[in-house]
Amino acid sequence: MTMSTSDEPLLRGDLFAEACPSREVLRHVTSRWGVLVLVALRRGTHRFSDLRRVIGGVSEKMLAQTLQALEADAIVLRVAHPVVPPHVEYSLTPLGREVAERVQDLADWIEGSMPVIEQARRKSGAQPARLG
Amino acid sequence: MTMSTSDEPLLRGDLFAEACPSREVLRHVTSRWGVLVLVALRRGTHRFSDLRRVIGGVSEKMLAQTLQALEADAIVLRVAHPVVPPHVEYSLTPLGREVAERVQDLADWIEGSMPVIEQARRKSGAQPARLG
DNA sequence: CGGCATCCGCAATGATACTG
DNA sequence: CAGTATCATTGCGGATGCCG
Repeated sequence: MTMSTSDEPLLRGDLFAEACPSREVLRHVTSRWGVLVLVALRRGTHRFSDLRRVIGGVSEKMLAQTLQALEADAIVLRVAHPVVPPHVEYSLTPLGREVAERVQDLADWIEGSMPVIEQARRKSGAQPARLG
Repeated sequence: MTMSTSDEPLLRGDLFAEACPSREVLRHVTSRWGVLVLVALRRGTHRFSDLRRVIGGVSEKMLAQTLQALEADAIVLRVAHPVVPPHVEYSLTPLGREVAERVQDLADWIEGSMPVIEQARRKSGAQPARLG
């Protein structure tokens, strides 16, 4: 314990900076629907409606917003076929595949640790706790 | 592309389930302050006020909430010394060290990829995009 | 010092309706 | 089908004040 003895601003990178661009991207990929979109797209290309069905519970608006954010981050690739009715396909970019892997890694680890976590909760009588 | 041909509920685990407990934990560790707490605590034990100073910009309330959530998840260990004035120390549990590592891995990857991401944005003329 | 209770503004999210 | 626009609601997150 007892970290550095100076009063430096602390921590590599500037993850701690309020308006840090990487924080933005982190928020996008770990957002409520961002995680699910990434995991879903790891399985391959999906159309808009496919994603809605697969994810379940996401509103049109939020899915569109999430996809746009990830597209702007060069994580999701959007390909619109100029036909009628519209046909749009979403997939992961090479960059996207890398993040998605890490996000799923985290998600998988948590899922795998849930038994331990829930056991710890029972032992301490702790509630699932607030915080969103 | 063209994923599975059946209409299975989709995806290993049930990350996609609405009331999935692992989603809860995922939200905790990737929350605005959760990420920062984990990264900070990787450096060692901190007192409440230390964390506030190190993280910067976090309110008392949110830091307390975040710590409680992570404590309930058995990710953060809280040790209160019965002295006056109060002296409370926060650290990562073994479980916590594992998640923290993965979270930081993700954060580091994003930071490292920011040049590519920002370049992609300029090429496509995309804005940093909304979504929080 | 390390909290908890309360109040409140605003952004995020959701439901619905409409368009190309 | 794939969105956009609008409105209603929720709940995060900050500020303040009090307590052990």
